[in-house]
Amino acid sequence: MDKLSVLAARQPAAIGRRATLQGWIRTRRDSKGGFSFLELNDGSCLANIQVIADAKLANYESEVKHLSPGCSVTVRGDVKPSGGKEQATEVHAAEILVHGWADPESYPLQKKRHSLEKLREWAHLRPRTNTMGAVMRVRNRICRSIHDFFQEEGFLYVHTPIITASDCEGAGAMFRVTTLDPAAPARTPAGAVDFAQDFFGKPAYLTVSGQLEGEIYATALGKIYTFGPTFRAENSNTSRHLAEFWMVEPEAAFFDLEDDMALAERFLKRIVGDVLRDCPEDMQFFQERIDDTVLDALRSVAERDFQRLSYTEAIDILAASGEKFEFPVQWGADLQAEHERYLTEKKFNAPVILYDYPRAIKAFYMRLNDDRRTVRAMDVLVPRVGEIIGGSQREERLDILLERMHEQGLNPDDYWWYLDLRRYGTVPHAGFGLGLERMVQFVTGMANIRDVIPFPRTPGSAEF
RNA sequence: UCCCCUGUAGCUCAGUCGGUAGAGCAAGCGGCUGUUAACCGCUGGGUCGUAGGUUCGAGUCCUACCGGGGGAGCCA
Repeated sequence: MDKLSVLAARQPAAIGRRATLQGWIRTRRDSKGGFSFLELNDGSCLANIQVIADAKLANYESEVKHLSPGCSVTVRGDVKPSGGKEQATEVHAAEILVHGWADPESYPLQKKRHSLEKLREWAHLRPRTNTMGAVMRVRNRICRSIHDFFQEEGFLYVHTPIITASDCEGAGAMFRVTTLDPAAPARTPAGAVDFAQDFFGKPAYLTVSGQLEGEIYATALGKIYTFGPTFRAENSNTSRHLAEFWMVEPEAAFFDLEDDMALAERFLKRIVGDVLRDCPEDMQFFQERIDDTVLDALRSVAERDFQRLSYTEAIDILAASGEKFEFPVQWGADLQAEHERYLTEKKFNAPVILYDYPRAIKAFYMRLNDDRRTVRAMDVLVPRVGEIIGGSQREERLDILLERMHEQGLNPDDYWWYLDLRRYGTVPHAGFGLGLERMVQFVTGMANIRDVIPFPRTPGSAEF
């Protein structure tokens, strides 16, 4: 007998088939006529399949009547047209095998809405909810689009290291990786911790970005992308930050900033288009239950050109806006969240790409413009989430790169291999980083980043 | 890390001026000719986050700590 997913069994084409379905009970309703309706879910789609469990089943009184949310079952039966309005098909069970019970007195997920905050405390059970199921299916679709997009664009998937021995990536606080005994680490004669005796013979950390290593491969193989876990030890407590998250970082030789911005726009449009086409049921759920603006926001991303503005133009618009901002609008200062929000949510109500930022507020590797005041950086900002992509054209000129490193107090010796890329066959190149979870947030409308990753890691929280 | 809010039944919450704990949902039992957040009735369910303090008396007031949330900064 064929195994059918709930997704397949719900299609009218499945009518007439005798099949096996396996999954978890969501609810049981007992009918007046002496039989029961079971809602079975197996994660293949948001919806459940309705199972008709007749009283004639051998275990009807002993087991079926006691099924409750969370119980796992195998159902063998016939797919038939449903008499009810809510679904096209239903399964008339010939046999129901109970694999595991879920004591309703103690099982937390009863047939009732739970807050997302409470569900975080049950991260081992929350994938069984409609919301987390939908989030994970959309997250999966996004990940697939990421690979599809870059592969079709001719980018090579490169695995940059998770452990890095250079503390010079410059993108924020890092988690140390060590095998030294924290209670009694090896010491130098002077009393300092002796990392020469540590596993790697020097201090090591979890990566905060694969960019610098990505540049190594881009300047040999042309177009590459990385996609993997990334770690930031910042004490950030917001709905948009995680200590462990997934980042996509394309890097392309012979790309300038224009190419980079165009790539970012095509990339986001592709993801959004794929989700709208392939996840209509889940997206309808988000629209109805999570955020009733999310479908409009996605369609506008898919259909409309992104607004491109230089940093200087953005400052002018903000200064002329008449808005009362908590932080002053001033050329040379970084834009505050409230400024970005004004641009994306009020002024344009669409994604905005800002570029050519002041050199003093951006990283050393971003290419200096001829005005010598700005660098070829770009951020893609979207409504509600804010910065979703940060990127730049990289500085390929050795002398200027050295100048920028000195200006920011960095020791060129620590970057000898990065500088070699400019010493030997240097090329213009550019790239960006996309935070996967922020993209999932934007696409689903979920307000908190902790609800779009299976097991969120945040300061003080690494349960599960 | 800073500011603000919050912690009462399995879940969501109410609890007045400080006076001895309440509802809805869920659960258990019973009823109901195909139900769809099923419906109706009954029943059980509490160390009020933790530790101190004020008071004759604290869920309620004060202090500290812990957890959760929102905002800010950092960034993806």
